[in-house]
Amino acid sequence: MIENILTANAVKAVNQLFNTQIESSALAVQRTIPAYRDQGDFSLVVFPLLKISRKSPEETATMLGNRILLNMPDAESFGVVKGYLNIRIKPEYWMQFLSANQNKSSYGIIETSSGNPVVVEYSSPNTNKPLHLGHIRNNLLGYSVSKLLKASGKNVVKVNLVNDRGIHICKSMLAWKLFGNGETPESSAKKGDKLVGDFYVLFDRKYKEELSELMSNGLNEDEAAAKSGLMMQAREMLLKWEARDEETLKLWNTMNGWVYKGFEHTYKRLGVDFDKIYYESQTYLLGKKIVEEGLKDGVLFRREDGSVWIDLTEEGLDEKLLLRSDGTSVYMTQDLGTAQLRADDYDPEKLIYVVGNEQNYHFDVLKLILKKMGRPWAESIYHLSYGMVELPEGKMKSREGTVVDADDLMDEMIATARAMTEELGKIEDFNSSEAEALYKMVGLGALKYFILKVDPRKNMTFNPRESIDFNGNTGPFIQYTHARIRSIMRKAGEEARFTNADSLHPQEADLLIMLYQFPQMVGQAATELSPSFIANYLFEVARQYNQFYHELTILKEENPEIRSLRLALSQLTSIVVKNGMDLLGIEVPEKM
RNA sequence: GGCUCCGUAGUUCAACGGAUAGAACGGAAGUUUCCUAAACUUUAAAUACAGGUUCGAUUCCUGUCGGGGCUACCA
Repeated sequence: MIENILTANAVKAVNQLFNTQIESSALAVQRTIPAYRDQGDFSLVVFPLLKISRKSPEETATMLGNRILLNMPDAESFGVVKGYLNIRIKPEYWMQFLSANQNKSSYGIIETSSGNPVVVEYSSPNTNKPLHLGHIRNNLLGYSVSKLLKASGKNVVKVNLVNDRGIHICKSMLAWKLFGNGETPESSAKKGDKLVGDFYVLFDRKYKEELSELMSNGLNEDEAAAKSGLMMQAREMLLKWEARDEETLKLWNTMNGWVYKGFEHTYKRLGVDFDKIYYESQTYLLGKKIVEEGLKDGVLFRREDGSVWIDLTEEGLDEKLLLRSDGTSVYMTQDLGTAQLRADDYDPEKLIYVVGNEQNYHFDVLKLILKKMGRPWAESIYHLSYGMVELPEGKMKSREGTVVDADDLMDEMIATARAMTEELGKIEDFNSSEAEALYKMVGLGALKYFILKVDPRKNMTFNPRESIDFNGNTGPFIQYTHARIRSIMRKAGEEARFTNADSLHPQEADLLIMLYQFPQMVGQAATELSPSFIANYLFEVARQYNQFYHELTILKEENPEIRSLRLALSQLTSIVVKNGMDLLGIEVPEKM
């Protein structure tokens, strides 16, 4: 990599000139900002070196530049502005890179997949309601991060922990029993997860009715909640479930089965998948062993009422409950157990949890407990915490019915893509299945790109209309760029066969250097666990390409050398766009 | 209240402590209707506030203001 070579040479030059020993980390080579591109391709800030050189910034930079030119064959020239040393790399270097990679379809992707795995947990749905917009961000992030890690050479295991037990699913089951008429997904023509979700909502409604009736008889809210027959029945059902009551288990299996079928459909459409699915019903008891162990070691303590706690006040956190006084486990207990299970199953290099930022505290505590319990792998736990997704109309509230259902949203995006395309009459030569595939590609591409281009940690606003624009920083714009390049290549009727050219136009050099940096971008995005790097990078590439190139400038170019350079640049751009979008889980069309 | 994250053009997003804070959409003005869903040119427009550290701060620290989240014997 040229940046590394440059850094190494700069370090060497500093050490020779000023007779010291600095580390390469003391120097940072960065891409020269556009305003000074006429001076060079990469820049070095020399301000930090002034203490060593005891000379003016300009003088220091000039001395360094001269020395680097002497030592580094690929360096062509340099310019100095204030404390900045701008170094020009020989165009031959870039052209050689282009001719070597112009047809490499796997450019930027490593996929060695060796070593201890990185386990990425994402999605983790409850089985009492369908997936919504927030889950979409979770799934897209988890999937894309997994792809990024894989593309940077990691061995990745994607896991999903389904929360399939607990009081919430009992509520759906109870409502189905009490208020339903034996509906099934088939009889009601509803997706299974929707049907179960509807009964969950129905339970909540009936429960509220019951509460207000009790309260109108003079009880306060807490008393009413304690007297609620519905809630009592739901708890009973949970106890029956834990006692393996046959009838309860049967209904539970049936209704969860409906939900899984519904989820499968949503996942498939969204384009995400998993290597392993854990079910909480099979893991929820695991944490208790760890708690016993902790009690023995004295890390945990037991209160008079029998409940078990950990004291984290020294670490600046609270006391945290790990077992209820009746001996049943809580969320944290279960997570301790599943974390141990992951560690045992995979001996992972890193354990990544893709979970919303409302659980930051939970994961701080989880990590801390495991550390205190002497689990060396606790350090490898990483909570990839993402912000909420809001809509232009405001926040989603399940109580107010403003939750955006994942399936509905995908439908809407695809329908919009269809409407826009049909209105413009762009694809008359497509048969109907090709057209359908394109609508889906564009509609979902818009959705995915819009969500992934934002730094995961930040809250964001999803605007469906803006996302599907064919201009601007959008998925369709990048897809469109890819389709255009492919079209140009088809019309050219030849493979890219660039060997050499006399010169490189500055804008072509900019694009070429950008393409050169793609593998580094993948590495950085994988390290930072942030697909947004790739998304914003791809937009820059597409924008740069579109600004300079169009069909005329390529196909009507008469100088064969320049034509072949432009074809090769187009080809490599399309490869970068395709591979980059693939890392985001977005398909790109050959034509559109 | 305590803990925590966040605050950048009208809007949606960028910016390893580095040069004149970038784009996109929208706005204004203009040229054009030939590149796949119009393009191109010009233009106005932002770091919430006050300190501090630094050669240099949107970035790090402190405080103020504003917003989100957590603060359950729910998951």
